[in-house]
Amino acid sequence: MKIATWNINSVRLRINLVIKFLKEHDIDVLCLQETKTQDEQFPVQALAEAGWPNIAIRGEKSYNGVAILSRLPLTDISHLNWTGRTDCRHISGVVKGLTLHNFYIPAGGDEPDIDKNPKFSHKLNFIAEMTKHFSQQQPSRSILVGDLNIAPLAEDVWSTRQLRNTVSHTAIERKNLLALVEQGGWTDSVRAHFGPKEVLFSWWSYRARDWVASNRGRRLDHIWVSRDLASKVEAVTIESAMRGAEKPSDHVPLTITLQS
DNA sequence: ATGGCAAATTGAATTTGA
Repeated sequence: MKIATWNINSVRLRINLVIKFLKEHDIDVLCLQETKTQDEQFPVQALAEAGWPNIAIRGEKSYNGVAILSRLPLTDISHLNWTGRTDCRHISGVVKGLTLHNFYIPAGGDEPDIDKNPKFSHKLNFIAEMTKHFSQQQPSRSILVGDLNIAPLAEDVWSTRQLRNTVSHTAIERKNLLALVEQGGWTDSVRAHFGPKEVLFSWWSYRARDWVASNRGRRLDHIWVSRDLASKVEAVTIESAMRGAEKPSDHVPLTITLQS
């Protein structure tokens, strides 16, 4: 089974790119973030006609929004409201006995100071709740994917020194995300696959004149598996070429192939 | 510490992203 995650930055704008990706990469399940679309406007018909009729969506106008698209039966669709908000940052479901958690963790604003910046405290509170949740319910037969908006390791950014005070790579975020992996019972399957030394990015800013030449990326998107699944991972890919598509998202898809 | 952009919404300017 091949599962992918992608922050699409508007699913309505990029539905044709999504369908092309699903077909060309033979994807069974795609988890999307930042769909930015109310449920009644989600392009379910185009996806069903393309061969992905099993869809779980949780969207709102303009911001956030997550979805799971599957060509296999998708059951047990559910969600949790993290930090007491209903802002469409999580959806879960079950495919072939595997529980999928799809997250869009808050970006956290500009200033990495919880006293001055409520968006940053929201982000840290969100991670703290996730850590508590998965510590109390250790996952099994589970996969957690999404735009987690943190690049935890030095090898996950173009310059760990220049980004040390930039939200997504501050010491507290890095430490807390690694604690969530550890205490939550997860394995970072992308890092495990490529090894500790390889520099890996999943996001490149729209602001660069030439994203390839400047290559100032960060690994903000993740695929984690519960530890019982770690030995079942057959392949992992980062589809960097998608950043070069016409009208691209600023994030690229990641995929994992699990023995089934 | 920032930013050369992009998207959605509302209707040229604002908010948000990271």
